[in-house]
Amino acid sequence: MHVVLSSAPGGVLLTPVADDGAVVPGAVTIATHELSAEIARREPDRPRWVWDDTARWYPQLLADGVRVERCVDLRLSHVILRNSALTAGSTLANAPYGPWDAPAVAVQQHSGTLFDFVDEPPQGATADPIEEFRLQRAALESSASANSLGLLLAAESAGALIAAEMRFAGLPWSVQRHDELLTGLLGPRPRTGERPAKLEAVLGRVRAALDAPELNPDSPTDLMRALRRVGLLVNSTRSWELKKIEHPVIEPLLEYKKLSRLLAANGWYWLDTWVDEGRFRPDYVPGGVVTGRWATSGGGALQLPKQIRGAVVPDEGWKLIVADAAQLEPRILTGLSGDQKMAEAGRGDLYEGIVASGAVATRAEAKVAMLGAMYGATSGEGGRLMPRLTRAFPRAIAMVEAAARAGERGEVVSTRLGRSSPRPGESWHEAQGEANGVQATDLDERRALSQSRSWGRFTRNFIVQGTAAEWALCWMAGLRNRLWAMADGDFADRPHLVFFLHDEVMVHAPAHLADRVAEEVRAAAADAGRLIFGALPVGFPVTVAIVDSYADAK
DNA sequence: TACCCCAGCGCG
DNA sequence: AAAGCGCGCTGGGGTA
Repeated sequence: MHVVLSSAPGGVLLTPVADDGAVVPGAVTIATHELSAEIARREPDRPRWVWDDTARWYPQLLADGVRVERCVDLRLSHVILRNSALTAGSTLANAPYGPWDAPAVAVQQHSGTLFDFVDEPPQGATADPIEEFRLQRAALESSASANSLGLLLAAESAGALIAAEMRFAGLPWSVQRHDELLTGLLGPRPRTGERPAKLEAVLGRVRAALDAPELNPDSPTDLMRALRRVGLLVNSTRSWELKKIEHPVIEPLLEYKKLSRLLAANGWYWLDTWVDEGRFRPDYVPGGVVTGRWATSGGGALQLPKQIRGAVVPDEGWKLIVADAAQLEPRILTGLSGDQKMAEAGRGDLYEGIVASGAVATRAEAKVAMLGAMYGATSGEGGRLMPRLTRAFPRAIAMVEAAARAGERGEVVSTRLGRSSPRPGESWHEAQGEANGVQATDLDERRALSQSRSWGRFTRNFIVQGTAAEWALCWMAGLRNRLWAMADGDFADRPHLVFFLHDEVMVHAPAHLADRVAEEVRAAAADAGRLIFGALPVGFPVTVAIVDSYADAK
């Protein structure tokens, strides 16, 4: 049974609907302040709550101590159905753009008011969630791959629940450990506007080596000018380019860049802004990337540098269980293509397996070659190794090559479960058109070819990255339910997810449950593989570490 | 003052 | 080791 939540005069309307979206008698209006209790009361019936946007409804429920098992996030589902090649003929996909195509609402920060958006829905006023749900079910029903797409919508919605729960729980963060790490690397916290002592010292060495006492090291133009003045003819000030040079300034300059980056991105200011009462609460954005990956806004949660991961520590008597899907994307490609030889190579360490197949000589080569295949390397080591990979694993490589060719023609490609790539924009088509015109110049043709190839690299990667994102969502959704079933009590008293990074998850759990959590993590990974690829012989091994600090994982 | 873009670098 | 996918964030430097 589905129950649709919608704003109504005097509160929130709860409307039961059937699987096809038809309204079932029994709709009631619940006063806003009684909504959480009402949902908690009905939750044992395992309804699937249907709402416009999880980020609007769920944080308040969690704050009231209510965890729900299932939902339909209409906005996220709409985006998938609007763009999927599998529902291209549906009414939904052909309707004019409307409120359901609007971007996500910002997560309410610390607004104390209860469901305060209910009285003033910003753009959702004209959007009837019941009608939208009916359109979505019709689109799904009309699709030839309703099962896959349905799984994708369920996984996407579960991801939205998880994102809200992870923000609610927060990533356990030790302000003291973070401060110690910063102090060790940079020196004690300085007054605002001043550089920490160690940063200032290394900057002094840079200025001396360049004989430029006024140098602003944070200005690329200023820095480049100073480098050229001492005869270093660089084209940029990027670290990897500077590393190739031998000069007394290089070592302190690279050191300065490393430290100033840490200070700017994850220093004391970041700590003050983002960590509160021992928890880091980033704003996760499910579906924030076209491929289906999550994004974040604020706090840079998906870029936590290794330098400061030591500040992530569990509560007293608790553990962190950090799990990483080993070589996820190559394994996804194996599943997508059904390449038996690659599946065999992936029985253990996939890259060692590729070496054992005779395709390349070393593990490092295998890794670079696989990355090249999935990203579309044309030159360098990756490009050089491609032909050998193609000979060894023709089916897998044919899969990504086909996706690349489709993209080069401006066509749409889709993931395993049916998320489709966007179409190239107007300027892309203009460039292609100009190259085909009678007056086309060499430059026109080169530009068109370059853009065509570039879009091909995007679609090539899209099917792999997007399907990997689907696998990760299924992994997490399954794990979420397994963790909930492991213990009793409130959400935060049970083992729960606290972090997610594309192919890596972190669970915060009471120490005595840590070993069992590790088992559930592995089992959920196996489930996800079967859900998406059925009986295919591709495995998804995960490395699991039970640790007292994120820095101790892998 | 507000905004935009770029260069650079962190993560997968 | 350096060229190939997807992001977010910062400070500099320009424009309105």
